[in-house]
Amino acid sequence: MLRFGLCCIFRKEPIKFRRTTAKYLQAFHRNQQLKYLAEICLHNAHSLNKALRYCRDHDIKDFRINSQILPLKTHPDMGYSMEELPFHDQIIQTFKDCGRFCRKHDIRTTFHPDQFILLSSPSSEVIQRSVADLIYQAEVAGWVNADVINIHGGGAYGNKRESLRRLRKGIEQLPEAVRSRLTLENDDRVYAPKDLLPVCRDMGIPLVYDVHHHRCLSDGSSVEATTEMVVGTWSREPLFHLSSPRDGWDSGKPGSHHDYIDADDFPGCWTNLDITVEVEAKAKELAVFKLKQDLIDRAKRIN
DNA sequence: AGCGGTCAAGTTGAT
DNA sequence: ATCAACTTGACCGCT
Repeated sequence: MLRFGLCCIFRKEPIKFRRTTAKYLQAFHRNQQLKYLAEICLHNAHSLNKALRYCRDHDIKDFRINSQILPLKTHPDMGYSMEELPFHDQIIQTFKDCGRFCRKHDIRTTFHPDQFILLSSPSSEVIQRSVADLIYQAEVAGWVNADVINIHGGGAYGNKRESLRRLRKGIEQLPEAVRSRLTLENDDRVYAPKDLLPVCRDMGIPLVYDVHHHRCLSDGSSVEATTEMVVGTWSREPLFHLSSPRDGWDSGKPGSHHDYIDADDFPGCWTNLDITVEVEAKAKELAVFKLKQDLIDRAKRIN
């Protein structure tokens, strides 16, 4: 069975996650900063709860959690530990409620730290900050029962092989809470599936296959062959990403995401797999509904 | 109420 | 050498 996933936010449904900036917080005293941050964290925990209920009610069985759900958690100036936050017990309990809810209703949750989280950087400071952020996300992942923390390979820094070697070293130093959830994803600029598969195989790290990225940055392998190789890196349900280009394949930047998914972009070889497909489309939950319906319609036409 | 400027982080590649 | 793009909304603050 295919499990479709929604990424982080909603287009129509009024469920919002709050954020703040370090610049805004600068003006406050530390205890005021912590109070403001705690309010946002609790709000976001409640929003996650609502988001998961929405998913259950609408048969969406996977939800990607925004990595800023605890905003500025590891920021050099504004960062904080949970113990520092007022009513942190309540915040953590609310996240744990989310975890119980997901277990009960078989909803998968994932994290996707953003582009600044890099384990292949030549800068040890960058790696250190990245590891700290991964540890924070693993902490939340533990509460909510998320089984994936998915990152990209990062930059090439002029030498891909050397960078991949640093990536391996970076992975080796991760604590178990991160490593047991860590996945690598092929990107659309530097690292194609073929670059990452050896790392994944050697280190027991699953590969998240983004077929749109693969179409942007080919490595000579077909979608079918790559799908098969990628499935082999998973000892649990594989996770794939899908999106459609906003301005078609021939525009200057095919990497931009469309509001919806063109059902023709859904690989036929995925149809009968037991996989999670996270839908990366700007119309969010509406795009998930439309894709499911379009695939049903397509199947009817073929039969 | 509406709107414009702004936002932690790193790297690449266009100019 | 510089700076936008990546992706992208949500927030503050001003009108």
